[in-house]
Amino acid sequence: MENVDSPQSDLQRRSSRQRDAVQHVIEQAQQPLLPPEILTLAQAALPTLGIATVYRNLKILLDAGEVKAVELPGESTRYESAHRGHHHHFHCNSCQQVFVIPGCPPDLDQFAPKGYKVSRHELTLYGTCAQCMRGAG
Amino acid sequence: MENVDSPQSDLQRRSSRQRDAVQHVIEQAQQPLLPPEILTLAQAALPTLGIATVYRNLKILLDAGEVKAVELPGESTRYESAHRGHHHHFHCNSCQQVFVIPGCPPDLDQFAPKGYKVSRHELTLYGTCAQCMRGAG
DNA sequence: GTTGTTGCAAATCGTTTGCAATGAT
DNA sequence: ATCATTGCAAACGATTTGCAACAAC
Repeated sequence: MENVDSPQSDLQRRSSRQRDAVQHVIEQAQQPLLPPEILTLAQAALPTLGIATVYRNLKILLDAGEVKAVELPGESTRYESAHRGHHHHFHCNSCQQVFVIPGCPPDLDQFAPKGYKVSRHELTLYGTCAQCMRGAG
Repeated sequence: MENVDSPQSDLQRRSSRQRDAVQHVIEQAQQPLLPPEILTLAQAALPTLGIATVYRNLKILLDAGEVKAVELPGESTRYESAHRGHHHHFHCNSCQQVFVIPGCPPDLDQFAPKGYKVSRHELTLYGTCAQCMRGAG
């Protein structure tokens, strides 16, 4: 059960073009990205970049609090910048795109049962985006 | 891209001990269950039951609206009864258990941007459950 | 020079599928 | 008798890992 390869907190970090490229791609993106999308985008700068390195650095950046994981039912994990302020997501059932909803409904955390301590929450809305509503999707 | 094995709507359904067992286990459970958990529990009644059959019947039951999928970040999909009324989930970071939170905060759907039509939403709270807060976890 | 990092390929995990046998209608 | 369903094993897609070469310090 030892995780030999994953980042260990007592490990010294060194800078690398690959990690910088992954982070840069995520910072630039307007929506959460899938690992293969990150790979493709980052390969523009580093053609030899491999998918394993993308995953390794995603884990490191996640660990470092630089990126956040976005999970949507039935889909693989996407990644987004952690420096965008608190927000939630809207998943369009028609075009499958994921949109950012800025802000947050109030009092979500008070909704937990008594005695439960809430440290974070996640809210996802599903439906049809404005563009698809107009018939474009 | 044809999905030969998955349930097709124009297929006649027959009853089976296996499907009944899977559904029964889910109805009895107090929390959403993982497929291997469902397998183990159902094997009490049907020792030869295989994991593939569990997945097949989960898909059928999902399709029939009998069960619902519950997705939690970083974990594989759990399944719960669809006959429990609308609710949300609390994931304990300490004991890793998933708890049901009855009810729903108001106005979540109004939170979507103008022009977006919301058909459903999902809210998950993360933190420490009451039991783990008391030091049991 | 030490040791974190990479790229590749092989391994792993959860899930799905092909197929011949079985069971419900 | 039909044809949906099963169990098994093989296949699959996403993610992780071992390892030798490489690069940052």
